[in-house]
Amino acid sequence: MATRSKRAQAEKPADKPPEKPRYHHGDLRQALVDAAVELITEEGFSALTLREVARRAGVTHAAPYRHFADKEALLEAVSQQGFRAMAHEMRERMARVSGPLEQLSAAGVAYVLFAVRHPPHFRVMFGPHFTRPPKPDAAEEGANAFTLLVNCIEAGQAAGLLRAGESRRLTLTAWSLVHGLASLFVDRQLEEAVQGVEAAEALAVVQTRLLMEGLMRPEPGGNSDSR
Amino acid sequence: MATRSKRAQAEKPADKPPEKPRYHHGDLRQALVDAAVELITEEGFSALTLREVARRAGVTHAAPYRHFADKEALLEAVSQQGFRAMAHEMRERMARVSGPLEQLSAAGVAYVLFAVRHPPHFRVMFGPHFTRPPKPDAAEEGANAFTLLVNCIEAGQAAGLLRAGESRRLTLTAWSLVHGLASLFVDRQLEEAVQGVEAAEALAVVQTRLLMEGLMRPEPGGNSDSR
DNA sequence: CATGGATGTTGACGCTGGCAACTTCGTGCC
DNA sequence: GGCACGAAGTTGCCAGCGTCAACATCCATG
Repeated sequence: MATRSKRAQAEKPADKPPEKPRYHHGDLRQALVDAAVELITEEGFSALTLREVARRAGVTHAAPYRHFADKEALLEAVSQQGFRAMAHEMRERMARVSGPLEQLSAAGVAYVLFAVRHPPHFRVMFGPHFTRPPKPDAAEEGANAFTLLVNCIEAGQAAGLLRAGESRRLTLTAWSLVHGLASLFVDRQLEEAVQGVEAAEALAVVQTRLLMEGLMRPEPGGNSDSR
Repeated sequence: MATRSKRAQAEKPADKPPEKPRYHHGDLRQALVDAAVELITEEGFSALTLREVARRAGVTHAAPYRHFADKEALLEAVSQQGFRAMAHEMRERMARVSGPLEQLSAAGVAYVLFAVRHPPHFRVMFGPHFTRPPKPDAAEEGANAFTLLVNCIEAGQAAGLLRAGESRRLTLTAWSLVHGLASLFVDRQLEEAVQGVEAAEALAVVQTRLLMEGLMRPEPGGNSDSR
């Protein structure tokens, strides 16, 4: 995972005081993003300080401004990487199963699991930390995960497995369910009931299955009005 | 000799009857909470400053410390009032209908509507702004809304309208759905599709109805495992 | 090997959260 | 009625933060 080395190989023998005063950092931009995520994980959002981030990256307090216009721009980078990683994990898990319903379920579970495993990313992605509107490329990343869900739903409808009707309505149901579950995990509302990633995964599986049954082709018993 | 003068007429139309004869300011504590909510609404979280809050309340920068130990304590008050108001609105809307399913739906719609109408409260209640664990009385307020949902679900099960089984599982489904929908609204993920409180309400109604159908007793056929 | 642009540093400014010492004022007690 | 006590609000201070401007250093390119 080492990026360009050049400076990374500094010490081989193990006796000297650790670090050479390297002037140019190999990949400071990414180091700052990582340090920010780490800092949020360890100390919470209120401790997220551009100066502390710089400190952890081993540079002085103004160095980040060579890579980010301001503190918010750093968070934008965190958010964008988060959206990309989430879409990646969803696609990865979807690729392990086949059939629209299985894939929809896999996407939902991956969505929840991403939040459980990367709470800082999830919070930055959806939290109240931005004052500027999202940049267009970031918005595109964000729409990516949503599109995955829409595609699953529409495939399910085309296969006659899911209720017909406006696909966006069903998609919103599915999205709300997984987003709500993810948010509740991240916001520590379920801590007493569920602990650990495995328990969270099991819960996500159960819930998405329940969702699937709810979204499936309605039973042949005349019931409610619609709309 | 006007007893309480000098300050009362200067600032705001404090037309309330003397609730509690506060010493200097009429009720600075509540004024600070209101100013904080107002400030978050207008300028966002990053602009939430104890000093600006004090400024808006017409006092100096250290006055808030007579009522709140620190900035986080002010947010705790916002959160607690939010939980209380949300539970109140849920009960109010539930009281207008009868029957477990109707009440469950009403509770869910009220949950979403509270978030749509009071985004700052919702964000403080569930957001990443606290470093300390919630105080016990605040946690109790939080558990209140949850209990409302549980009661509806269990009543619905008792009446044979909802699937049997662990009520907590169904409750989590319902909670996730409404919490997710509320979060998506508050986090501006649905802005392009839905605008205005009425549209949000209509969407919440449709979604909770869909939820209801999903949670209702399925056709009698062998299915799921248990935990 | 000179040079220019990118990268990192130093120093400064105004603002913030929080503390301590001081002042003002209402209330309970005599 | 008057007085002392303590709560509510003020003033002043400090370290730390975000941000900018000026300066220093390094690397690639010619």
